[in-house]
Amino acid sequence: MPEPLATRYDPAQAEPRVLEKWLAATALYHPEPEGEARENFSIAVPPPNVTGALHMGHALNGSVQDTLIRFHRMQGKRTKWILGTDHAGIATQTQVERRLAQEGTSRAELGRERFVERVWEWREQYGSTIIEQFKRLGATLDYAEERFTLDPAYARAVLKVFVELHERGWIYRDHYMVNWDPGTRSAISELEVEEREVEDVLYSVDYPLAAGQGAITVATVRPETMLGDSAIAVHPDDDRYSRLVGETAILPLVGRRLKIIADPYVRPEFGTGALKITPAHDPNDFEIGRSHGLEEILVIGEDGRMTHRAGDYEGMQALEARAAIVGALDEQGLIVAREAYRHSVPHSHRSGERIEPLISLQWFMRMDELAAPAAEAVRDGRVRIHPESQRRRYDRWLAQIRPWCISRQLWWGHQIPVWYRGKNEVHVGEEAPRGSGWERDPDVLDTWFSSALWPFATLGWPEDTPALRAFYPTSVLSTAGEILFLWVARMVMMGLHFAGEVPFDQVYIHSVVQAPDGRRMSKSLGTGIDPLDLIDGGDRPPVFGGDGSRPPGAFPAYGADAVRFGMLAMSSTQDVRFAEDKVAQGSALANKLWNASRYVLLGAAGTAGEAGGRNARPDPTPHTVEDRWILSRLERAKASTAQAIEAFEFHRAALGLYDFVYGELCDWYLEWVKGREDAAGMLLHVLGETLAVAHPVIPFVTEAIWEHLPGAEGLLAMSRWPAPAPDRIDVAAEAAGERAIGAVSAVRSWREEVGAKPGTRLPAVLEAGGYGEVRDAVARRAQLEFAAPGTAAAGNGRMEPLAAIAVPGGTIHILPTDAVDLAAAEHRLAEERTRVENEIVRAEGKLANEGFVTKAPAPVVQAERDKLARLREELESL
RNA sequence: GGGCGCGUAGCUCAGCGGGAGAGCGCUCGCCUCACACGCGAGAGGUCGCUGGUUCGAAACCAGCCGCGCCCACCA
Repeated sequence: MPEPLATRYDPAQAEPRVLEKWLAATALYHPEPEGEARENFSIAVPPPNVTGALHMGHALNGSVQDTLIRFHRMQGKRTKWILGTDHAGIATQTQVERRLAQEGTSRAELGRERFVERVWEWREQYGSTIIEQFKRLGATLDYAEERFTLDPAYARAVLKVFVELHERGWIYRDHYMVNWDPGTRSAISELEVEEREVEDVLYSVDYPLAAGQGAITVATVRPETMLGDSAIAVHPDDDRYSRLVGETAILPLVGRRLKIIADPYVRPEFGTGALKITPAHDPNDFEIGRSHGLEEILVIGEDGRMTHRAGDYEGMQALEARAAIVGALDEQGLIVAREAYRHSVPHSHRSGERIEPLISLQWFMRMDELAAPAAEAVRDGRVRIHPESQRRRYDRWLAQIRPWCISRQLWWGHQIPVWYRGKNEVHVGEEAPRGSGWERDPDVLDTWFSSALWPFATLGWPEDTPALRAFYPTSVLSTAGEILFLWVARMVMMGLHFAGEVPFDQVYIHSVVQAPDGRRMSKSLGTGIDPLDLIDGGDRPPVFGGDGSRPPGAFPAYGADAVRFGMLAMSSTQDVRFAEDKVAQGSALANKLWNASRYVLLGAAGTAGEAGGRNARPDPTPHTVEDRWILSRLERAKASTAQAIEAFEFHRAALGLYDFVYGELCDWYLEWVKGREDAAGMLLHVLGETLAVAHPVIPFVTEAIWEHLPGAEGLLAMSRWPAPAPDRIDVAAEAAGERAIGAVSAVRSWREEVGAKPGTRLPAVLEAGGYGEVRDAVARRAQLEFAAPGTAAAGNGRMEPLAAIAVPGGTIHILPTDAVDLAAAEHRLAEERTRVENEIVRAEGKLANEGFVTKAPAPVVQAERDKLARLREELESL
């Protein structure tokens, strides 16, 4: 350890230095592509958006993945964490367009080619930010190989997949109802749509009947779409209207004749029970229209303005048209009712604008054939999804899958590999067609189309590369639940179909981290927390915590270990609130470990010749029962940590480490060992293994300590996880340790109440079984001076003890001394008696219960009997 | 409208059939030779409500009340 020794661990100082060492060791994170995928361990990182910045979700997921990667690396596996970024079509294009607007220009002005160049420049400038931030977290991604979803090799894979699916007839072009996002001026998939509650007006409008008097009244919240009406529908069983089915109504303002048809979709009880049918602008009407062969009249265009089919209203924004139409209808007295109507309406997840459903010529992909094997792969366990609840979501979605609209009216992305010449010639291929006059389809593919190939396209597919053989299928995919369908399910489909195997053996869906008050973390709400502010210190969000109890100002520089620990400790099988406490707990753990190590390395190991020589983790040679106790406890900590990580129970891994380091290693073992001459080897062993076990969770501090272990070579990150040593489990030693801890705690509690000064040693007699080897340990930690047994035996009389303290297995008698407040001691003793008496009553009651004795399992009954016997003895000695 | 889940100490959460736990906060005492971002000792809980199952329920079942999330094309 460097001199002078810092008594406080300072992550801000240590972490950058340790990181540099890791990054310099290419072999740490960049494996040679050797061996078989199933003997190696690999994770493909969910590719962040090129221009994105690290947020809380990344911090959690990065911690999870790096913990898995480090753990398996230390298990001796060849380990690869595939790194890369996503071009993120709409998101990136929108950002750059905003920038262009600031510069007073636009993408239209630049033209496609210049615009795409600008995006590439943008990416050069901002693309690596998030990768640097991942490094700061300590994430050992394969920085030597960075992929991008628009790399030439990746693009080839995308085009190949498109062409092949097209050949199969699964990709096709069609006029079909799409979710049109007027904000981004593009079709989007249903997964990019979110429902929002909206206050609308429900208008009831009279459509006059063509024959004779009267009208049929329909209800609508979007009067402007009436210009595209091509029928009116009623329920077939609706007696009110049965005589009108087959008749004709006249569309107001337009004069078009609308047939009145019967369709079971219509709900008679809603509104007037008559529904206007606008096949081009409503998904339901579209279905009805197709089944009745109705005309599809597009009155709202992709620019959000009324088309020439809207007659007088052509060129108006849809909402302007609505106002105009309502006005016109009012003039004719055709609006017979209007009522406030609250309902949920689809909005674009991207632009936030209200979706305009319309019929459009787009590319689609049918999913049925791919969905079935993807469902099967999960059903038969080739892909295991954690937690279980997410698996049910996956199943349900695949069971009702629909065609996927894969074309986007954007410029940034994989341009669709289809060329047209004249009216009738179409060429679909990875290469442009020969000859002149061909024009390429201007649309690009949905970003998720290319993301779906991520686990194998990053490894060189379609070539049969060594990397593909070594790391595909990947071992684990860890991601957010919101992209289970958008991304995960589609990777399974594409992986099975094109790479011939599932893309990953296990899927872990991590929690969503909410703001401390339970709201979404978001910039606009002021509830977002930047993980880097937690690591290096920085601004707390203006809105932090709902109860106002959190301090304002800035976060201290907790360090990456603390943030990792905190994220893991918070993680759960469901969404969680951000709790700064957990991060602080992580930093406390790092500091604790640092200081425990200082003690071991400066004190014990420095002086004793026994210390491990060239081996940083010497085999332990236990001398005492405490030694055997800590070895046993360490063994259990090792096993439960490994188990927790493998079971994706990260909170157990993190908090379990904390409990071991605090509650066993530091609070008890280090204290017991103080003053011993022969413990250096033990201490080094225990420290060495503890560092290794904790390393996947808190890699920085453990690596920083490792640097100072005598005999430590290379990086802890590249060393082996300590092999399981089940023979070190020692139940007897554990029982002895537990007794000792119980006794010391009982005495301390008693001392506190009778006002015995902490520094004073009290004369005492230990009358309890099973303390043979831990007698001295108890005396030391409880500040007692044990006299020979029998000194205060009951009835002995010569030295009447002034107090008796119940401890596991017996009693400790305190001999007369003036260091104790006698009255307090008397009081305490009385309290103690009452407590024991009450417990005896409870136990007796239970054992007197016929039902309990006959029906409860024998061991439980026996345990109760033993307990009663113990309590009676205890009362006796008090 | 369907599905999933949650309501345990002031706060954030663990426990998920044998007499309630952690971290933080709070109170008291300690500069004990690794750590005062520390150590020790405490206070604090009809485990949402009501019924049921059971010898025994915070845990299992049902209903109710409150709160989330996901899915869903009803004008």
